[in-house]
Amino acid sequence: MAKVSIPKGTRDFSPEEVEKRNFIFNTIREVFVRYGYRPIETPTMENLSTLTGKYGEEGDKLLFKVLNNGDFLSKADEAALNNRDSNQLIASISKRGMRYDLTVPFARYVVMHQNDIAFPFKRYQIQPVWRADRPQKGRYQEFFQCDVDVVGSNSLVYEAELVQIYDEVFAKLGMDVEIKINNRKILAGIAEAAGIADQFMDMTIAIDKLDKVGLQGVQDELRKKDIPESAIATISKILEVKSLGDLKPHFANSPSGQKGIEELETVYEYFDASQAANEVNFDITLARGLNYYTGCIFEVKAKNVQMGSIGGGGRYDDLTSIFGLKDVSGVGVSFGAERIYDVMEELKLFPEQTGTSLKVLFIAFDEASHRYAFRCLNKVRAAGINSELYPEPVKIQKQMKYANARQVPYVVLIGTNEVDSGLLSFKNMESGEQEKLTLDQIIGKIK
RNA sequence: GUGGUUGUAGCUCAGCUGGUUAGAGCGCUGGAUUGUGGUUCCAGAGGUCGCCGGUUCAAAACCGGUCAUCCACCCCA
Repeated sequence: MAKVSIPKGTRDFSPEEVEKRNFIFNTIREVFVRYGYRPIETPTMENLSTLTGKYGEEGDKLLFKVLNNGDFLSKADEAALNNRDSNQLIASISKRGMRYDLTVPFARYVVMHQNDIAFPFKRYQIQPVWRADRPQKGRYQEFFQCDVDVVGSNSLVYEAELVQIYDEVFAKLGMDVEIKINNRKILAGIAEAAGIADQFMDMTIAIDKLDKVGLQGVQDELRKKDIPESAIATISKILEVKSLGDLKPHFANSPSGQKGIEELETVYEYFDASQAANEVNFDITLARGLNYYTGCIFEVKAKNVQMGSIGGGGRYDDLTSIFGLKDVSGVGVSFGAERIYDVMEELKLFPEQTGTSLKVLFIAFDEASHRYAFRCLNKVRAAGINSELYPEPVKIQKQMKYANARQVPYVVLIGTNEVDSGLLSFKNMESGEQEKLTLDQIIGKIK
C-alpha cells in the first residue's frame, strides 16, 4: 500500500460524516437566519499583521504562517537567519497567516466595509479555522467554527438573544448542555476589590482553572504570580459566591464590579430562563482566555460527556479600534462544530436519516434491458427521486449486494419479461416483497 | 512547547519469560445458487510485524534512535 497520509490534526470525511456535519450546520444556520443574521465569508488567509497580537502570546504561537512566494530567503532578515531566530525571521519571510478564528477577521471586515454596512450589523459565518495546536480529544488543527456576532450596538438585548440562540440550537440538536455566563467586569471587580487591578490577567487565568484544580490549586497559582496573601484571601472569599445578589456587598468599592452585576441582571431581565430548554447559569469562575472580551462572556459545556467547551463568546468593546474604527461595540458567540459532532456521535444523537440518500437502484439482466432501464432511470430522476442504475448487467447477486451496501430501500429489476410487458419488478429491500408495477406506479409509490 | 500511550492483513485486534511455516473475527474475491440481496456452508487472495540501527545462534517480541498515533498538561472550539 502506498504510504499516503494527511497532515496531523486534519481529517477526511466520508459521505455519511459529511451528511451528519451538514445536519449540524443546517440546524445552526436555520436558527441564525431566523434571528436576523446574514452570512459573510472571509479569505482563508489574512495578512499576518491582522492576526498577530490579537490572541495573546499563546495564540501567536499557534498561528499557521504562510511562506512568502518566490525566492523568499533572499529577502530574509540576515541577522535573524544567522542566529537561527525563528521569531525574528518570520516577519521577513511570511506576510500571511491562516485564519485562527472568525471574530478577528470579522472585525477587520467591519472596518474595511464600514461605509457599506448598516449598524447594528448582524452576521453569521461558518468556515474552517486553523490552529497549530497539538491534536487530542476534541482538538484538531483544522476545524469549523460557526459564529454569530452583532456589532454597532451596546444593547444587552443581544446578549440575551445570543443565549437564546445557544439554547435553541442545542435543543434542536437534542443535546443537553449547560450555558455558563459571566462578565469580565465582574472579574475586574474581583481584582479591584482585592487591590490587584494591575494583575487582572494573571488572576483570571488562575480563576478559570477552578473547576479543574480546585480552590487550593487556584491559590497556588495566584501565589506563583506574586499576588499578595491578603488579595488571595479576598479572591477566595468572593469565589464562594453563587448568586449575583450575594456578590453585591463585595463590590461596594468597585465600580467595575457593580457595572458587571448590573449588566448581567439586565440580561436576565430580557432572557426568560424559565422558558429555556437548557440550564443557564451564572458562573463567577468563567474567565475565557481571549483577551479582547470586555463585558459578558459565555461558554457552553455538554452534559453527560467528557469534552471541552463546545461553544463560547462574549462582548468586545474595542476590537475594531485595533483596525482604526473606534466606538463600535460587538458581541458574539461561536459554536464548535467538530466537538458538537463528537458529542452527538458519542451520545448517538444523530437522526437515522441525515442525508438525502439513494432511494432506488435499477438492476438489469442483460444488455437490451440495461438500455431500457437507463431510460426508465431518467424518468424517475426527472420525477425528483434519487436513483441509480448499476453500470453493467452483471450477475444479479453482485448487483443485489451493491444494493445492500448502498442501503437502498427499493430495487427495480428489469429483464426481457419486464421490457416486453412494461411491468417492472419492484422490490422492497427491507421486507423482501416484490410486485409487478408500471414505471408511473413505481414513481407514485416512492414519492 | 512538556509528559505518557500505542504502532502486526483493507478494518478491529491476539501473538506467553525471544525459538523455526505470524494468527482470529469482520471485510474482500470465487463457488454452492446462470431471474433475486441480507442467513448458512466451502474455497481463495491479502502482511518489508511503522522505519533505521544494535544485542543474540535466533527479534514482531529486548535496547537505542526516528516517524506516526492517541491521551494528558499549557491553551482552546
